[in-house]
Amino acid sequence: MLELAILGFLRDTPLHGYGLRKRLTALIGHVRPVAESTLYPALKRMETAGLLARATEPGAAAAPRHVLTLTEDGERELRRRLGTPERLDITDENRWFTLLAFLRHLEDPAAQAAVLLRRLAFLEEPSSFFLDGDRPLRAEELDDPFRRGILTVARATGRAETAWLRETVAALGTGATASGR
Amino acid sequence: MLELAILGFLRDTPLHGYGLRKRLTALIGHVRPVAESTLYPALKRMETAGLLARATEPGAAAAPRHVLTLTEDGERELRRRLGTPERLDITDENRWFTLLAFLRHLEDPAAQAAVLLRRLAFLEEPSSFFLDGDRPLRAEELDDPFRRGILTVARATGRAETAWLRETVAALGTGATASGR
DNA sequence: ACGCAGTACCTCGATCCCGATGTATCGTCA
DNA sequence: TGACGATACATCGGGATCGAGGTACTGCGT
Repeated sequence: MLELAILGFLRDTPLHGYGLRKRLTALIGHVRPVAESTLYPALKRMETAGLLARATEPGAAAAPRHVLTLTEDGERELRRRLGTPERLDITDENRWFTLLAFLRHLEDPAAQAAVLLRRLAFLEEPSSFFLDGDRPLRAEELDDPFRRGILTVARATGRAETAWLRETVAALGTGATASGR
Repeated sequence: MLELAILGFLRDTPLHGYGLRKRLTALIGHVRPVAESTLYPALKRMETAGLLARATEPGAAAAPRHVLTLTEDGERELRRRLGTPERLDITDENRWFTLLAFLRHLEDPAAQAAVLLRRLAFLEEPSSFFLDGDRPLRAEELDDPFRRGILTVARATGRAETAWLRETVAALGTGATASGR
């Protein structure tokens, strides 16, 4: 998730670590803060892997800034992660939102629609949250208001997102282009 | 999150590792599967910490089953985690749902309401997902349909959950008891 | 007779993540 | 003058997580 966001932000514009951190914090920080001690090693990792290039730009304010740019391999990797996401990217809300935030970089509307359809398929899978022994429990059987709340909220979320997904997939299909920018 | 769920399930009834795994998979597995190699070390950790007791029950089917029970320390720890959750338990949806799934074990309606109010306060915090330089961008300024989707879905979810929270807090307050069971 | 899926438990190594801590400069407010 | 917060980068150690693999038995289908 972190790496996807880094690739996505750098696809927009070169940034130094600190600027990246600001954007990451705005995107997912309110839900899951990103520690500096996670970001910098990640950048090093990705640089070693050839996804990022680092241009040291001395002076300015305080320490020398390392301006990071996406390499061609990095762009390819971004497209790969967006176009053929792993299951967790589809199922986990945080990861899914991160992916959505950069899906426009996929460019091909059909490929974008395919990704949205995977999420739609996941949302339409029946899911049972609680078991009584081995038997799954339905919402109406729960006398726990908090557990009922989980189901209530999950259903409302599912409905809203399903509607948005269908709408957007349709728009992508008709060529009523949703490519933006 | 894992440990909270373990404490919560064992509060309901003693279980062996495999049964625990079944329940964990039902609760959060569709979003984030729990690997066995995460569960068993976690159980060992918690047993060492004195939160769990293990009764070896030989035979039955195949390998000897280790039936796990919550100790008194374990119950105290569960109440502590439910009553004074850390920020991540409030902000991260997965963790929050896990907490909700066991909030009834807190028993005191006022304490339950206090936890719900923390989530409510978080949902009412203004949040900006995207930056243009340093300036936060509002939904209407986005020409990216996917990013607009993030905001659309997040708003719908927020509204549904806020409504449910207010309702439930009110019910807890009036003593129109929501304690269930 | 054999394989395979399910039940049930466990270990190892690689990787990732995080809190604490350190370095250094700049601008602002008191 | 001095404290503080923001900018900017980095390391270290401890801990959590995971995939791959291993052990062992039962029961079903073919």
